Amino acid sequence: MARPRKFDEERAVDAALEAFWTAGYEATSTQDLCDATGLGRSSIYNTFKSKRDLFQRALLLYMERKTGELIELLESDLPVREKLRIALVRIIDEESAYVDDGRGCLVVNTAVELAARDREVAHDLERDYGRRLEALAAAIEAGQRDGDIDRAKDARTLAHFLIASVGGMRVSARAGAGRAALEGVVRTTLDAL
Amino acid sequence: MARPRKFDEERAVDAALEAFWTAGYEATSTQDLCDATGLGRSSIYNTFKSKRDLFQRALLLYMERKTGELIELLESDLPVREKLRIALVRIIDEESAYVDDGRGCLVVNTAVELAARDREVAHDLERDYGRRLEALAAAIEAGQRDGDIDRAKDARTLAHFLIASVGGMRVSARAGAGRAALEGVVRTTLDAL
DNA sequence: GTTGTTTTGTATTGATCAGTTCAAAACGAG
DNA sequence: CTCGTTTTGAACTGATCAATACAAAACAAC
Repeated sequence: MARPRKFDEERAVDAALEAFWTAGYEATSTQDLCDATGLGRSSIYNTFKSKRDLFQRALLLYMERKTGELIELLESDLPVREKLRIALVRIIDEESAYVDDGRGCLVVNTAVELAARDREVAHDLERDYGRRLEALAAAIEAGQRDGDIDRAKDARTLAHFLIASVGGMRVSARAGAGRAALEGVVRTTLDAL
Repeated sequence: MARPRKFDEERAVDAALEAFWTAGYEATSTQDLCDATGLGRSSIYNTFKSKRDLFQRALLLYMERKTGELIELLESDLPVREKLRIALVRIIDEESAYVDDGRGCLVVNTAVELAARDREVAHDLERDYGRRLEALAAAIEAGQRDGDIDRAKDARTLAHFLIASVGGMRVSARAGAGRAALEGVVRTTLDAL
């Protein structure tokens, strides 16, 4: 019928994700996207409507992966507190690498950089927040049934608390908190459950 | 000797602060800064070396004010838990207004947007983090002496935890958490002390 | 009022931005 | 091999970016 596309669309989104993740939305130019994906401008604009649309695709891919990893961990058969400890320590490891690769977490970056001026992106972030909330609340409720977590506490409230704890550790890591400080935050957070 | 300056330097920094606070560093153009301050480009570049330098001045002014407010609260003679509750509820009020004015917290915004690519700014953020840490730790230690806070817990660790809690609430507010959810986070955070 | 210095407004710099145009190249179908 | 369609590369659009150049204006000192 016609000339076939020479590249894989998801691989392009993945490469764009790397670029946006490293530099943020505004600071990533369309030229950067061409370099990162190896595509020409025409191919990018022919496949994705705009830089914003490509970003949105990249963000959705990122959230699908990261939240998927979290859900996988939470659905494993470890003791609840162990699951949560692992999830929190992962944050420390990721943010410690931040000093080197400067990437941090795309969801946090986007919440701060874009959520206020892009309603669609804000809505995507809310959906992801909801997914993480449900997964955490379910794990906590299971922990309450097992007697590992105080049944008097509201599971969803604790889930909100854990999400905030993660976001807070990520911000603190970039504002001056070292590894030891973050490990203390993890211990205090787990003690609060 | 020479032509006197027609504007007040700190008022200009204050106006620039409003602009940076609202739109972020990258998204604020030098024209925006002219509009916000009421100054011409020459005056701005004659007074401040560059957009980046003006931003740094604005950030320092912001941190001086906000951290000053926090220290003032923490040095008041309210019971410790009441001080901390007030500090945390303030965050909810500020971030609830975020939906309207889109400003959030300049320190969090800057930690996420700039800290990775500007060492000097990162250093300024670390200094401010340290000031808040010391003020919180001192208040917690006083609370421990009063018997309001468990003496077995390390005051500095709790201070790191509180700073993370604040940052986390700010990120959560922009990623989908509503007022009720944030109030739950505040309760859980205070219960952890 | 003249002089010396600084501020200020305007015009402009070259770079870079996101996005478009368009023709040539590439390929499947017939 | 030809036709029809799509992809692709390169040149280009107008807008905007941070920053500078420069001369006129403003004011204090004398």
